[in-house]
Amino acid sequence: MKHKDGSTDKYKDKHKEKRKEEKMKSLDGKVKKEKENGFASPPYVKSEPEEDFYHSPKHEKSLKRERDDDYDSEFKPKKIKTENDKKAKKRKQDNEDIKSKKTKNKKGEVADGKKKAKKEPEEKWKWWEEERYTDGVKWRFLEHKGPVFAPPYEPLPSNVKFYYDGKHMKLSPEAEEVATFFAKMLDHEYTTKDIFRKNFFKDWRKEMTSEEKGKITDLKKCNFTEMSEYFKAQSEARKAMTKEDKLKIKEENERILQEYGFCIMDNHRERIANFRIEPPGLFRGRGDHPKMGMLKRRIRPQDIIVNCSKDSKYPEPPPGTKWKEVRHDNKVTWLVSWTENIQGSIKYIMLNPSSRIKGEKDWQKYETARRLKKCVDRIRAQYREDWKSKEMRIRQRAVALYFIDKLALRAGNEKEEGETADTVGCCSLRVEHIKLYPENDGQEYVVEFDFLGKDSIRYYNKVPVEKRVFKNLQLFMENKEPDDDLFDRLNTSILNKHLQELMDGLTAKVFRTYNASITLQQQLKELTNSEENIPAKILSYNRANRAVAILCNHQRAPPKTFEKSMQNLQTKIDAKRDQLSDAKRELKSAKADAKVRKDEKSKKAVETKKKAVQRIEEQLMKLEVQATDREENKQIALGTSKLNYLDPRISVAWCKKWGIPVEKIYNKTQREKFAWAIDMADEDFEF
DNA sequence: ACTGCGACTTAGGAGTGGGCGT
DNA sequence: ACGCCCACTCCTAAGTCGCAGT
Repeated sequence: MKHKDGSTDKYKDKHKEKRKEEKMKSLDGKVKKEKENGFASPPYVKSEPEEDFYHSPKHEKSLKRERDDDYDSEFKPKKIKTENDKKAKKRKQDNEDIKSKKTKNKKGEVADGKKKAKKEPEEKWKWWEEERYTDGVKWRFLEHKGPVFAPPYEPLPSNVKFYYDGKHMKLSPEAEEVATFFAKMLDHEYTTKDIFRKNFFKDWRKEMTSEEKGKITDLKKCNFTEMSEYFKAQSEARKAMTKEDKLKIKEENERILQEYGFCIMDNHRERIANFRIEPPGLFRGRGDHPKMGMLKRRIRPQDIIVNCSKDSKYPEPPPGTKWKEVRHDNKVTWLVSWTENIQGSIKYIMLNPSSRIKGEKDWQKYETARRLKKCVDRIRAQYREDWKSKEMRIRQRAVALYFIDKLALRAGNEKEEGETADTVGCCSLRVEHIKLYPENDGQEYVVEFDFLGKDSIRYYNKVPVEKRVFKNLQLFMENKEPDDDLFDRLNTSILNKHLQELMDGLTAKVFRTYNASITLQQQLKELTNSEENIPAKILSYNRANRAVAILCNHQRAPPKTFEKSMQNLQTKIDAKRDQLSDAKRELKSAKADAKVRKDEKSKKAVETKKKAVQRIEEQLMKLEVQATDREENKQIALGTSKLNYLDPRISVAWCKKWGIPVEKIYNKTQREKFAWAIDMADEDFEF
C-alpha cells in the first residue's frame, strides 16, 4: 500500500533532513537573515503633494461612502477632469473639517457658535449597511499621521553604576541601553536560561565599543543590580505620583491618541490599533525559543514604509529623517510597515477591530463558517469514505481532516527548524506526538495526543476514534522514527487545495470557527434555563463559552493570586451566610412581634425584614455563582474564543431572547468590535 | 512543485487603572 | 479616603494562507 503511489517522493523528507541536520549544526543560517535585515536605506520616495490634486472623497457631510459607483467612473475621470487647484484645496479643507470636528466632539468641548450636537458621539457609522468592495480594493482614500516612535534612550544618572568583575565600569550609551534591557528583566526567570543569556550576550557585545568588548567577556561577571534597583525605584515613583501629574500624563496620552491614533479611510475617521512602534528590547519568544534574549533593535524612520493615498496629506517623518518609502497600495489594509530583525518578518500598523475594514472581514469569516454548516455533512461523509482509499495520500488527508474537524486542531504549517520553538499543528504532527491504545479505560481505539501547539501551549487529549482511523494511524506509523512526520504525504497546502474544491473559501481554520460557533449555539440551547435569574443565565453562558474554549484548547496559566482570591471569595460567602441567618432570625422575631401587636408598624417591619432576607439571598447566590464560575475557569481562557471564534450574533441573539443586557456579555471594546452583530442580529438568529 | 514572502488573524501574558469593599 | 484586586487594555509573538517567482 505504501508503495502504491510511491512514484512521487515523500513530501517531507527534505524538511526532515533539514531538521535533523540543523539540530546538529545548531543555530545557523543567520548570515543570510542579517543581510536581509540590514540597515541599508533604500531610495527615498519623494512626496509630491503640491503636484497632486487633493482628491478627497466627496460627500463628506453625509458620512456615507459610495461604493456602488464604479471605481473607474468615480475615481480616474475625476483626475483627468483637471479640477483646478482651488477646488482641490477646498476638498481637502472639507476633509480637515471632518477630522477636527470629530476630535472636538469626542472630547465634548466644542465651543463654537452654532448649536452643537454635544454628547452623543454623532451617529455611529453602520458600514455593514453599505455595499462592499469586491475587487480586492481595500480603500479609496487613506490619510494618517504615521507611527509614534519609541522615546529615545535616556542615559542612566551617573550614580547608577554597572560593575564588571566587582569593578565599576562606565558603559557607552549604546552598550548601556542594551544592559538596561537585561537589568529590567533580572527577576524574570528568562534571564536564568542558558539560551537567553547566550543570545543576549552575543547581541550585547555587538553594541559595545571595542574597549568594552575587550573587557566584558563573561556575563556571569556582570552586575546589573544597581540598574535593576533604579528601575524598580522609578516604577515605584511613578505609582506614587500625584494625581495632577498622573492626569497630565493621561492628557498627553489622549492628545497623542487623538493625533496619531486615528486615520481617515474613505470618509470616516477610524481608530488605529497599534500606532506606536514597538520599542527596542530583548526578544521574548514563547516556549523553548532558540532566539530568546536576542536584541530587538530600535526602529527608525528610515526603516518605515508608509502606505496612504496619493491624494492624502502624507505623514511627516521626524525632523531630519526620511521614510524608507511612501507607497500607495490600496489592495492592502496597513498604514505602516517595517521589517523586524529577529525573524526578518514584516510588522504592520493596521486598524482597530472596530473599523470597517476589520469588521467586514470578521463578518465574512462567520459567513464562510455558516456556509460550511450547510455542507459539513457531505464533507464528513466524504472523508469517512476516504479513510478507505487506495491511495495513502488520500487516507492521510482524510484522517488529518477528521482530526481538524473533531478536535479543532490547527492546520499545522511546516516551520523552519531552529528558527522558532518546536510546535506543531495537525499536518505537522509527528509520530512521537500520538500514542495508540487498542484499549484504554474500557474504551476501544483510543488515541492519546500530547504535543505543543501554537504559543507552546500543550495539547493533551485522549480520544476514542473510529476503528478505521485507528487502523490508518497504525499504518501511517509503520516503520517510522518518533521524529518522523505522521502525515508524510500531506501538508497544509495540499489539504487546503482539497478543501477549496469541497467548498468555495474553505480552509482548515474554517472548521475551528465553525465548530466553535456551533458548539456555543448548542450549549446555549442546552444549558440556558428559562426559570433562572440573570446571574445564573450568565453562568450558563460562561459555561457554554467554556466548552468552546476547552474544544479549542485555549489555556492560561492559573493566575498567581488564584488561590488567595478564591479564599477571599469564600470568606465573603461565609460572611454573607452569617448575614443571611441573622436576617432570617430577625425576620422571625419581627413576625412573632407582629402577631402579638397586630399593628401597622410591626407589619411594615416584617415586610422590611422580608425584603432584606430576599436581598441577601440574592447576593449570596450571586457570590456562589461567581465562585463556581471562577473555579471552573482556573486554567481556561475564555477571551480568545469570544473574540475570534464565536459568531457574535449567536451571543447577541441569546441576550435578546433572554432579556440579558448585552453589556453583561461584551465589554465596551468588544461591543465596539461587534457593533455590526449587535445591530443586525435579532433573537431568532441562527448560526 | 517548491520556497519564501507578504498580509492578515489568532494568541497569551504583562501592565494598569478604576471600581469596590472596608 | 484608602488600598487592593481584577477586568480590561496593551503588546507583540505566533499562527494561517495565498501568491509570486523560479
